[in-house]
Amino acid sequence: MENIAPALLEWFYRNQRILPFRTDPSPYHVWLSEIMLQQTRVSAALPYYERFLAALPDIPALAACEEEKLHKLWEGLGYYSRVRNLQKAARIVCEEYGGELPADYDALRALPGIGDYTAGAIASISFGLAVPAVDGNVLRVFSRLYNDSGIITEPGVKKAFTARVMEHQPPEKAGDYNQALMELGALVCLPNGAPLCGQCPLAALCAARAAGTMLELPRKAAPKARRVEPVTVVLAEDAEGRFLLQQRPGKGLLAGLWQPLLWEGEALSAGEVLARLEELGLGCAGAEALPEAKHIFSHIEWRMKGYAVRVGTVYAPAGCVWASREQMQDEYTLPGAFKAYRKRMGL
DNA sequence: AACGCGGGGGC
DNA sequence: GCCCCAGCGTT
Repeated sequence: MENIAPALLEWFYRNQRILPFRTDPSPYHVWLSEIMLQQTRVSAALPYYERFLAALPDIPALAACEEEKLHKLWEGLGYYSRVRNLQKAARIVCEEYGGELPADYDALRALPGIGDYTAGAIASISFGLAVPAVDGNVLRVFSRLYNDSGIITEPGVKKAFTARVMEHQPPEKAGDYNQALMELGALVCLPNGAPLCGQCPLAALCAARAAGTMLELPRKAAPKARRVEPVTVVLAEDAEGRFLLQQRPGKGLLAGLWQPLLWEGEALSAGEVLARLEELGLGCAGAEALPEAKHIFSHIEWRMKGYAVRVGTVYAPAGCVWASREQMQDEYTLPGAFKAYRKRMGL
């Protein structure tokens, strides 16, 4: 196939979005943006990006940040292990590389949270190295460009696509080329059967366009069914208007974040809730039923029954704290799953 | 190779 | 309300 880079780059220079991490593509900026943009749309990540950099302007500041503050900066973005790995890597960078990211693909790839894609993005965009950066956008573009029905989630297929990506990469413009492919996927070669082929600089070269198969590509493995889990949420308020929060375990779903009293896997009645509270030393007269709520994770669907109870002035049970509204705003990170109950807690 | 890990936008 | 968007670490 004819080399796509000339037409692609010309289109990119005319049509690329103005984004903060492009305006100042320092290694730290590109790194942070790439981690935030994993599984997250640009429009959703942008406000987080600005706030994060304002709080932690460089890698040493990130390395030194307290964990609770770090979670708070990520609150609502999801996949919280991303930010914990970001800090782990920042600490390694401070200890081993003097606080600056190494200009080396393999060294980047070895850092926590940096895989093939992110290592390639930093290496090519910030350091100008001629390496690939193949994300979902690029796989979609190439599946159509070559009319290739390989399952893009399979490692072998991804490897073969990466080889094709590199056949077209101009070594002296590696970063622009990689970004241009992703930008084309984000703006023109759209998923959901909605590609804007009329605006595509590669339309004349596109094999799927010629064959009329654009809407069937890319092909992916069938998604696994999501399991439904009943959950009981209890908003326990004390005499001072504080709410009882418990910290989640350090591993697994929403690790280390804070939540109202929660029973996962159980849909408890009001009477059962009162009995559970009694066992925790939180005696109260009655439980007010709140509207049911649903939260969908990629792999689990929570069906939440909510209750509100008032208890007197008592000590918080082990692993729990009484949190004021201000503390819930500034200190404790509550995951988005409890959005439906935030208002009831004064948030 | 399969699974765990959040949340938001389009329709 | 339902469908779709997907890198990285662990096992």
